[in-house]
Amino acid sequence: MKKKMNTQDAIVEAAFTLIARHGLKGTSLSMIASEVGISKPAIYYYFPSKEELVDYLFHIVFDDHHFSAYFSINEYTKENFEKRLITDGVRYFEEYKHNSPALKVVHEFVLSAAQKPKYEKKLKSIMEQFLEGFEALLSYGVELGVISSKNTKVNAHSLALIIDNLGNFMILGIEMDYKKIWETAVSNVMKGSERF
Amino acid sequence: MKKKMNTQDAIVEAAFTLIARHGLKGTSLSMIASEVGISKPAIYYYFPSKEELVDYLFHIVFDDHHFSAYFSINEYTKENFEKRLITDGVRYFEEYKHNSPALKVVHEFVLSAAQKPKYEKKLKSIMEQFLEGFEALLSYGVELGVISSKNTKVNAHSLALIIDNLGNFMILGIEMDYKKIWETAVSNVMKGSERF
Amino acid sequence: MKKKMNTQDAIVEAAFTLIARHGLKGTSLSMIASEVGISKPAIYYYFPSKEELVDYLFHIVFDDHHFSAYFSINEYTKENFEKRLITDGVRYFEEYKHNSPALKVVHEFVLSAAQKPKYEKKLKSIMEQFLEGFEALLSYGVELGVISSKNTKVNAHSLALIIDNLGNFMILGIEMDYKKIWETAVSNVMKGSERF
Amino acid sequence: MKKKMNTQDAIVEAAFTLIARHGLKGTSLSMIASEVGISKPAIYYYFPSKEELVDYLFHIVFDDHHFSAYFSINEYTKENFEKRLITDGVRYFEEYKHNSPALKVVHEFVLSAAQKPKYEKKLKSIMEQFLEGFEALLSYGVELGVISSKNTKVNAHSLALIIDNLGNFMILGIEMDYKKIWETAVSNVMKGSERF
DNA sequence: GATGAATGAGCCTTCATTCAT
DNA sequence: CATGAATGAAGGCTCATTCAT
Repeated sequence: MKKKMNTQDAIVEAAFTLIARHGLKGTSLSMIASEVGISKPAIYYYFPSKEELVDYLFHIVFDDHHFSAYFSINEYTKENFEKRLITDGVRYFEEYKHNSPALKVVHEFVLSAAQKPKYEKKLKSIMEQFLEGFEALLSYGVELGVISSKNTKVNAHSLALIIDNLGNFMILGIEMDYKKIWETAVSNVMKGSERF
Repeated sequence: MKKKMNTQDAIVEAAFTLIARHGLKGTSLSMIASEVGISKPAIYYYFPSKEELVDYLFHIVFDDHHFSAYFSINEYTKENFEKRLITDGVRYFEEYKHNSPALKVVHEFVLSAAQKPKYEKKLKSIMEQFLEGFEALLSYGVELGVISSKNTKVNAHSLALIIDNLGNFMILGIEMDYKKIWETAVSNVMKGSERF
Repeated sequence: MKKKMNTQDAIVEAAFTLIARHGLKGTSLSMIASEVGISKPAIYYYFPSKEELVDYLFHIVFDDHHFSAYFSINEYTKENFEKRLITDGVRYFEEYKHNSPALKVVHEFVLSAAQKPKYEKKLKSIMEQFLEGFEALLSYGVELGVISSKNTKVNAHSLALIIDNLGNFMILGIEMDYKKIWETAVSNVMKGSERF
Repeated sequence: MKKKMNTQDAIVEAAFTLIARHGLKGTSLSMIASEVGISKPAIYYYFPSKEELVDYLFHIVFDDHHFSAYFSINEYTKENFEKRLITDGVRYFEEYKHNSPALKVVHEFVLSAAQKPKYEKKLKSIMEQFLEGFEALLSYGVELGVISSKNTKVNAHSLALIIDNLGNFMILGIEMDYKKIWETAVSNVMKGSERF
């Protein structure tokens, strides 16, 4: 699959794998180097410091991790709204099931954010953007008349909280009916949902 | 208040504060020793190794962090159920607002859990116990007739997911109407809640 | 001679010897440690960093290297002035002959001063203090009537320049009649010296 | 002026500038390469090793730094001797004022000489040649009858010591009346100088 | 002529840990 | 109870150097 990968990509991939396994601080350049099969200083040919390598990972991870990558608002219609919201959400947290290193690394960053102001700011904005994404989507649903106009913000935030944490619980391997939980959450924000 | 704290407690407290600030790996025994004002080897008098100190912290933290510490099911009645569920929940995540070291340390453990099987098991069980706590509480609500008998498990998990993540978002300093979100979540699981 | 020297002193001495031989940058903590016969981190028990060790050496060296350590103005009289000035000077640069590490280290600092502003300031003040020392001494000679009142400052500076550089040349092992040169220099500043 | 300088010269010039600023050991090939705007291995095309590059600089520096470059004995006459000696000397150490990299590099070499026998020998001979230059010049003055025949060697060495150290003090930025000092020194060796 | 890629050696520093006292 | 003194292992990083292209 990746016979002749270039060194830089190999470093990045190894870094992902190792950070997912041992954490940001628990992963040393030596470990990365030996995983890639190169010498330690070789890493410095591609990244000026460990910090910049980590920054690079940060960007890679979060450039793919934005609301519109999972929920494309322009494909939502009056007819498919609820269904679409459900399937998009499922698609989102199912990714966690496959346990990709990238997702664990996201968690590393979330945690380290509390200690590194540099990441904190960026991360906060990413999460806020997620919240705003849900808000925009629900507002659109209100426009379409499929969602009650009340409490749009609170509902959006609720959905965000649930879907985000579903991923966290999945990583820990806690068993719950993820799909049903999400369906119920979505249903709760829909106008005159089938619950009644 | 803590004039003559014994050394062991001082170590534990310093460890909490520092781990909250610098993370598990970012906190060294030197830092703890100098924070307490003792010599490094002194720590070894009380804890055979850093790992065992951390284990001790783990137990302290999670012995206080169980469902019934926040939600005392036996104080719930037909009349106060919803209100009580709301106020208990608010009390739970408001603790995060005060940014207590203990809570940040909980997060450290949650994260390191993914890397240390030893913690993973314990942590999983703690979280599952939380889930079960909500299940038991809601079941009791069903018994009391204030909660619909449908989807108890899903509803319980939804509440758990929301309240847990409200804390996470608070730590990051993301602004949302925490109380309203929780109220809505609770209201959604109540039978014939005021929303309708 | 120094069978049971304490570790700190041993480190300092080794540092002197090695810096004299290999220069400031050419001397590593490993070298010092192995010269002393201890492990590298042991040095950190006594000095928080290489830089602070070097600073310490700087102070040791220059605390002994001030004008009054060689020329005690209060012992100069009308009668012994010239003789005393000569012998004190000889005593000064004869020290260089024994090639003590400390003196070579002085030279290292003088050189590194051009690159490290921190040392530059201190060093400049030390040298200026030397210049002022000669000025004060010659002024005293004027008072005593053994030195012409003309050009005191220039004469003082000339003496300083000569005596300082005599040491430099000695270190390089260049052969010259050091004593005679100094005698002549002193004689030149004396009033009605025997030369005429 | 140096639009299309060839690479070798660019390397040499960059090396001079950087060594003047950071010292011999403090200057790495990477620094030189990036200053010149070439790749590190490119330097190896012109110089087989850092050591040989340094050797080359050594020769460049000291090929220009010899007595006759500053004092052209054949232009000295009975009439202009003193004046000429003064102006030539001033010209010599005024070069230090402009802080040319080459001069700082000279100092680097002087210092490293104490550590590298290879340079020590060469440097010693250069300095001795300076001493001999002054001796020859003063001998010529004796021939011309403008300088007393006594103590020629000592006088020559005194002049050398003073003029050399004037440069050193200048580099450190110590303020003194450089010109006057040199004038006095010259005057002291002249026969029946105006001092009397 | 010059470079991209890589390396072994070595540097300063920190860490968890030990042990005699 | 507690410390002073010390250590092996490891971490991030830089350096001079090499070599195929």
